[in-house]
Amino acid sequence: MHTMPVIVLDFETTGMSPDLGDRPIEVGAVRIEHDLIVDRFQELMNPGFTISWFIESLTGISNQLVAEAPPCEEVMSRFADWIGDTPLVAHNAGFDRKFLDAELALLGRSRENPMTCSMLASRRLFPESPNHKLATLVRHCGIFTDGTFHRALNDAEMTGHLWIAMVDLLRDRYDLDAVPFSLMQDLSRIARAKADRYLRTFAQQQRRVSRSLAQEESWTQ
DNA sequence: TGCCAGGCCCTCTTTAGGGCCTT
Repeated sequence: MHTMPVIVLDFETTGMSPDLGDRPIEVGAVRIEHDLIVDRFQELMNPGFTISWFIESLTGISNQLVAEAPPCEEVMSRFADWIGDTPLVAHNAGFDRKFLDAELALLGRSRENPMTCSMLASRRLFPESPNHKLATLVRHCGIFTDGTFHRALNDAEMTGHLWIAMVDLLRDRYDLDAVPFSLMQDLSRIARAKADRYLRTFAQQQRRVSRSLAQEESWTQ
């Protein structure tokens, strides 16, 4: 079985939008290969201004901590090198994508990586979950947690396990050989009501392709 | 001074509104 590597990332930030001047204060990420977390990235960074009391208490990241950290540019440059062109995942990816792209733009770089959203996928795959907040899904899926939320590496790690659980579920439910990243992207985009039919059609096509490959192989032997 | 996100997605929809998610 061959599964494309993905990087699951999470930012803690000074607020909701880089358009309002907000910047990241921590990035955490895990690299997943073959359903396993094989590498991790975590760094605090200094946004260059005072962070609010609300963010300090939400994340536990204090002004003193970020004052001792390297500036955003330095950390984001290392992070951009680390992710390379690996496909990216985040929970409510629109949020993290805005910050990633804004910081890359400040470095004169741009994102080539495809990126998709674990929250949108989870709405299709776990419609029975009470809601689709990360903490609720972690409980819903029985994912191990030490109870720490709103720290970048913890959240990335839990989102990583959620991603693995969703890929597993798709493989089991639809009897798939492999779950390509593009399938997860499609799943996040199509209407929830059409998801099941789409996945069944995909699985049929995948079986047809693997049958004809097996047939070709038997002819060439 | 006061205000400021934004994309998804459902529905009592599409000439719109409001809840969900992320910090």
